[in-house]
Amino acid sequence: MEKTFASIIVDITTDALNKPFLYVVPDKFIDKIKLGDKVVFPFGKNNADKEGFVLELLNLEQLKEKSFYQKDAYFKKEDAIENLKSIKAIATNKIAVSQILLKIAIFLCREYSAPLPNCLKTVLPVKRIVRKNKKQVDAISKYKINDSEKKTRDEIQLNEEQNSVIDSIVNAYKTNEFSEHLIYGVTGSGKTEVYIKVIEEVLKDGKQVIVMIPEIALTHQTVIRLKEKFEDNIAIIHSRMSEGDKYIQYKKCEDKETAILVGPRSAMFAPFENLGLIVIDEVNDHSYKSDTVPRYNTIDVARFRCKEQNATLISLSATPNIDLYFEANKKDSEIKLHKLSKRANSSLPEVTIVDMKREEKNGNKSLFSKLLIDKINDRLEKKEQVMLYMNRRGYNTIFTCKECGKTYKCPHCDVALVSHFDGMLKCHYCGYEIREPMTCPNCKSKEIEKYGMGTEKLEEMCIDLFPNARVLRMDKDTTIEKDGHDKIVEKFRNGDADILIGTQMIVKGHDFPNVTLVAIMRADLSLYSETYRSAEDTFSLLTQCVGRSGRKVRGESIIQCYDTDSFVYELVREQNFEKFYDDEIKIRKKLNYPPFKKLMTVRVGSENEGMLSTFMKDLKTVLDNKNDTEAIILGPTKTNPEKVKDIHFKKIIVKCNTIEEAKKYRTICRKFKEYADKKNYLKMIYDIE
DNA sequence: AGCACGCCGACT
DNA sequence: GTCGGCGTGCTC
Repeated sequence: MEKTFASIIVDITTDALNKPFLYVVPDKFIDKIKLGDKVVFPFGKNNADKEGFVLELLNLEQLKEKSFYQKDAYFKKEDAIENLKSIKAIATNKIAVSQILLKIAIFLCREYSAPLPNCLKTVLPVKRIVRKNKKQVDAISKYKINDSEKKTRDEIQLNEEQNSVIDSIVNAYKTNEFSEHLIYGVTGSGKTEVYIKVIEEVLKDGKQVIVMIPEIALTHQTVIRLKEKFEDNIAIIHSRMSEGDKYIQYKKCEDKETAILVGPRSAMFAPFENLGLIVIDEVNDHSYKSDTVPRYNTIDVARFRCKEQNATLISLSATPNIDLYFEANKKDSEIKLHKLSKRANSSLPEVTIVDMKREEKNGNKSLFSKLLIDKINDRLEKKEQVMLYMNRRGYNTIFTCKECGKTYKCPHCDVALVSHFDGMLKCHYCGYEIREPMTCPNCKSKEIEKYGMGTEKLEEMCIDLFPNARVLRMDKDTTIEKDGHDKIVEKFRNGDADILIGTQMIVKGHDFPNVTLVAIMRADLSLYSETYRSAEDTFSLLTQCVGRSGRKVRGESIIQCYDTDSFVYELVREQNFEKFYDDEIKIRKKLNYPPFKKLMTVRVGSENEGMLSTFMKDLKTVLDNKNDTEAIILGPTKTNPEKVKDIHFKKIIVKCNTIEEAKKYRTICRKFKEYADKKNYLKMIYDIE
């Protein structure tokens, strides 16, 4: 038998090992071994067993042609090939990386400058093979279909607009070549119906479909809708499932028992050999950006995968990402833009902007405006439901001593502690907890002023103001227990509560038909951190909030804010994304932000502030010295917050003209990271936007 | 990541 | 003299 060699990537994340090693495949494995298999082999001077992935399988001739081996100094030794070690075993209890996933892993590695072992691991949503035990139930079975809702939905006729979008996409799909579509449509314009129709076409061809949904909502909604239509032909994977449950779902895909996989980010890596379509719902959602290495963007990976498999890509949103919309609007853009401007089942909700400054002047210092109180009472009378959105958790959010003026902060993080109903002060960054003190920890004064409010206080006020209403609260604190999220959603959907209070969680993707009033309690509390994206994110979140109201009958929304001048609120009121985009893109251009410039950000953390400063200055000098570009280097500056879990952070931002330029700067950072990793007091994160 | 090799200080 | 600190380099 001809001798076979395997290049293997060792499953250890370190730059020094981030290259293939060559091993001999013993004869007994030659028929069994596949690309992407996990294997065990002796490694290092003492031949300790290590695991790794098979990247290539080669015979001697192919081996000699490979320039990689010619370049590697190791093979300059005459007898190197004779002295190769052999693979010991194929790890049969581990999932192998399929051909297409291997390609994606390599793409991730190149595109995001990440170590290959990390990329190979992210491409495997399920790590190990689990034997199915009898007790295990299919995760999909817990999604119960409500027949009356299904019936009303079946009766809905698609409008002309929807039909023409469907036709256009289906025609593109039928060419069997890659095509990309962005569907932009106001909330409630029936985007889901559109992609369901396209899925039907793809299934007729015997091809497979991935439906991506945002992480947080685990979109009950989406699964139900798809299940109504496609019954048992769908699988679902999400991060809170056990490894065994995930494996059942994964296996269903692999064995072609189901043709649709629904899930967040990781669903991108479904084991579909004959993929026809990827759908990315709510494409502007933050959870589509990975926050661990490799820091990939789901849409970029989806685009790559669809091109590889000649599939169609559809992304949808009521408020598309500015950069994606910009791309789609370019002349001869590869991305086809489709618009849905009519709300399918009802008209747009009426939005009122309430000036809280005036409210205060008129003597109302409460969180509830007069108008809001009236409207809530009205809904309670009519037995309709209300949602109140507040972007902070907890009770009081700020403690300040009147004597010494100090604010009570977390000792480990640069943030204020938040009081909770249970009498504890909590840090929302590191989880630090302490009993609420009676006196100022700094000067022992008893004059402590508490202000700022979160969802818990809102809940309390709500119970006071509307004693007959049944109030539910949904935030991180009430959803810690398993399925806590689903339980609250279910309770509210069933009409077991009149008012739902909550953070972002209540906004994302839920469809509560009986909600006719949505209020944003304090719209101008900064919703996200101070980045160039905050206007985009605010617009998107408020639009989603407002869109929650009146899914069946005409609904109403109230935006309470202090700064009524901000142009964002008016545009949210009109649901005028296009106008928002026109304004925002001008600002981006003027201030040199994406999509006009690419940002490469480096964040470095260290327990030692002095070391951090020195390191950042050195890094800055090195970046500055690369003076063959026109890139603008900003920093180092403090991050916000400046300290988390006792680690201080600083950042440098490089504004580049092109992605290629940004990548060059990233390479410099990666080299610096090697040094930072050795000194283990430094933590370094770099990323391109 | 581990582990060996190797070159300097403190010690029975 | 030698035991052991960890800085440096290698692993097919």
